[in-house]
Amino acid sequence: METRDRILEAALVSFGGRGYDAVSLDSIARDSGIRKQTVLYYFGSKEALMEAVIDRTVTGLTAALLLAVESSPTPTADDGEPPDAWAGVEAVVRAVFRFAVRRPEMLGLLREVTRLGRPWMDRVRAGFEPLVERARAFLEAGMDSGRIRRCDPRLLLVSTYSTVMGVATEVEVLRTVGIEPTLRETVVRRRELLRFLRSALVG
Amino acid sequence: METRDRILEAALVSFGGRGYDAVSLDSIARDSGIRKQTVLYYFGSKEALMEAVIDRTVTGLTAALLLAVESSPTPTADDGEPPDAWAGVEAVVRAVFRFAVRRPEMLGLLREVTRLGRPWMDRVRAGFEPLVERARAFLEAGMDSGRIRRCDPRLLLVSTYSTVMGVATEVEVLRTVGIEPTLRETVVRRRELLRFLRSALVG
DNA sequence: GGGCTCCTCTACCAGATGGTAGAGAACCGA
DNA sequence: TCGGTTCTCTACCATCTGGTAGAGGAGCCC
Repeated sequence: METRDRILEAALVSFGGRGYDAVSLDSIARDSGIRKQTVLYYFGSKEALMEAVIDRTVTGLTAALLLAVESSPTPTADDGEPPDAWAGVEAVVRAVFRFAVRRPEMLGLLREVTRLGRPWMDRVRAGFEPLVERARAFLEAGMDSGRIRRCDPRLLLVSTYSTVMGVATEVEVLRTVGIEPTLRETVVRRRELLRFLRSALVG
Repeated sequence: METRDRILEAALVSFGGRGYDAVSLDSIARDSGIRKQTVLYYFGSKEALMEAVIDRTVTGLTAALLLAVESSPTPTADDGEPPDAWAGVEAVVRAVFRFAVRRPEMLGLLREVTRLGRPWMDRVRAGFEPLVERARAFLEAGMDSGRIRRCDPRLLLVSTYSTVMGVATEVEVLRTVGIEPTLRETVVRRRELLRFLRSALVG
């Protein structure tokens, strides 16, 4: 089991950081301290390895984001109070930034898969489907209770996703405007992003 | 000259659409109706070809965006009136969407380069530098005149860039929330994006 | 015609890539 | 001790990659 995990970890870092095409099985094996053929013993092909990496990442991300939403100080709709939509958004953004700092490869892999498209994107879609549906319903409820500006919830979701992913992961774009991605800078970035989103959603 | 242009065009479409690593010189040559060695006659190496494609794209994009800003119905600061910051943003967003519809490869290439990072990203940075500086100053002026919410203009620029690029180009993300990228849908998308940005910036 | 440059071609190469075949070691329960 | 499973290895292969060498044709100036 241990070898298998080491391979998965090395593959995640490589695929997420440098992209599927730029990474060879040999380099993944080297990073794992084994030979290529051992990689192929556990995962029959490079594609199968990619699938396993995707599944792992999707599982990890959805679990963390759902947990963030669950444990956010949002009162449920049961007690009469409309849920504080903004608290939920903030909790998710914080969770995403935690990934950006601690496991940037996972967000990088997500980006890579949206770039590669089908058929891998289908796996991501299937895994994220409940999360997406929940987010959409969440935004819609916020609109009904007047806490979120009314608009097409699907497009609002895409806009928000793009903004968060961009600010959290687009290192080269940040550098272009003169921002180096240090930890301290990241905290500022998150705060500013939250203000940006707040006026975009609530305004 | 004509052959050279055909090569550049095919390379732009391939690099921007499928990514640098996924494209071979042979496939570019095939798309151009010539042999690989002719490609290498005009551009000494794959890297040199990529550089030429990047330069061309950066030139085209900056020219179009600057033109959009210039010809937007923004009164200059000369006549005493503070410039209408929002009109400028809207003009740029419309220009970007025009690219997303007519030359999606160019935006794809931009994305690809931000992914690949250095040393290619340096070329993009150098080409975009005046545009970026101008945009930053533009936002700052808008904040001074109270038309744009005050905050770090660099981060505001990154947030806006990410949102626009995401909504305009992330086809797979759109599909995930159930939006097929038809022309009609794109118009709706642009309108909703503009509303999103307006409340984010002005709010 | 002779030499020149410009362009496109065929032929080839060294290296890397994903993947196959199969040997050998370690461990297992019987 | 034996046979089988699990795991990692060496050796090899077909294919594709970016790139080199150099031939040959078309035009063009002298």
